[in-house]
Amino acid sequence: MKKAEATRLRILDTAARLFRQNGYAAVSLRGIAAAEKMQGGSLYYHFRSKEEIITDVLNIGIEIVHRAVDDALAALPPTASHDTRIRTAMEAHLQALLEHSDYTSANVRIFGQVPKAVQKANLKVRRAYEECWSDILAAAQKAGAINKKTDLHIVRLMLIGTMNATLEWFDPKRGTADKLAAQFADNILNGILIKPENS
Amino acid sequence: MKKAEATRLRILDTAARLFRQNGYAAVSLRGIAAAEKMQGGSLYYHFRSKEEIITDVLNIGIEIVHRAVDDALAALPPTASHDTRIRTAMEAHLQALLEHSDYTSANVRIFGQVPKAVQKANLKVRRAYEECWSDILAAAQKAGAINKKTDLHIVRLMLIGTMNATLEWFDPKRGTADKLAAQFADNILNGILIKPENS
DNA sequence: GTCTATATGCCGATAGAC
DNA sequence: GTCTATCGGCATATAGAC
Repeated sequence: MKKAEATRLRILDTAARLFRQNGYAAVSLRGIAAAEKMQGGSLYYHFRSKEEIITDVLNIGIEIVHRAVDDALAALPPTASHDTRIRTAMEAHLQALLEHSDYTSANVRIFGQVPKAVQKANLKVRRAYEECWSDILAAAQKAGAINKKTDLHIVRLMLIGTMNATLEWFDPKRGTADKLAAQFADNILNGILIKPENS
Repeated sequence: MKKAEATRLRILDTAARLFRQNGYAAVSLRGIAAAEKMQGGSLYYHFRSKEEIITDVLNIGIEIVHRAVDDALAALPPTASHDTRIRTAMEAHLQALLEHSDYTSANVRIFGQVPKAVQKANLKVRRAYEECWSDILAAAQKAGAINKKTDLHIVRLMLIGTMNATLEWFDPKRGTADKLAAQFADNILNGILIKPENS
């Protein structure tokens, strides 16, 4: 790998971390450069603008979580139940979001803060990831594991929304992403209320 | 009401709307003032600083949704089931968030972007609202509607998190907050998967 | 109460030396 | 590749006229 390419990646790593921690507008190019012991102007050798940096960070963030979910599903035996498949996907998503990727967490936290044009540039990879979840849920419904009348569009938005919201309160000192994923899956797959018996 | 007090409230209304739409750092005092057809400097007659404005907006945002939930629960007959109580609270929360209050939605969107001292100033009202939900869930568990082994702390975080996440995609042209609340309640209270029969 | 004018500072971006 | 120096712009906040 050439030096310029390695430097570019280090800048993106730092940018992802800072954007995640402080939001989009609050992070300056001078701040990113200082964290890399460079001067602000030097960044322009690697990037055209702040928007180019955040566009890369947002796209990488989705690609990382998408690949994590794909890989986790591919590692399952073909005989795995739909319950297991959904649980596995939730575990992979929460691991990426909470333990592995500043890029993914930066995406979740600041997508709503970036300029419209930057949001638009992120839509393609976002839609591909959403489709990954739609496929998981559609297969489960087709196999009879989910009620035919359930609106899968809403379920997908609920699942991803509830997982992403953990970013606001998750504390690694109080538990792992895996444990959290299992609790979330128990609650949302089986329901919170005790069902009246069909006696 | 005196003129100064009315003006102060109008400024807060405008600030809540702009913060909700654009995030904290991206909204300038000049921008808030311009929307009220004033000059930037004039705001300092009503507020000491930008931080004082956002502190008020955040606190009012929680107070509005808290009161909405309290009022909705108080309007129920004492005989209402725990299922109904939880559904009613979810409906009130989503109505406030999605249809009524720029203050509440501003709080959800930008709490993570404001200075630490401002976050701290919002914790008291936030904790009071969280306790409202903890009470609803604890009563349901005590009455046997929720499994004794279920971790209510996680359930509360899931419920509020999944509702607040709707802010990122809810489109009033495609449905009402009430309809959404009913779908969310169906999914999370009863579960998504079809249970194997205890045959 | 709201205005104008301004102090002070950080922002994104560019130009050109090395 | 990274530096220094700088441009023009906008930010929060203040001072004082009206």
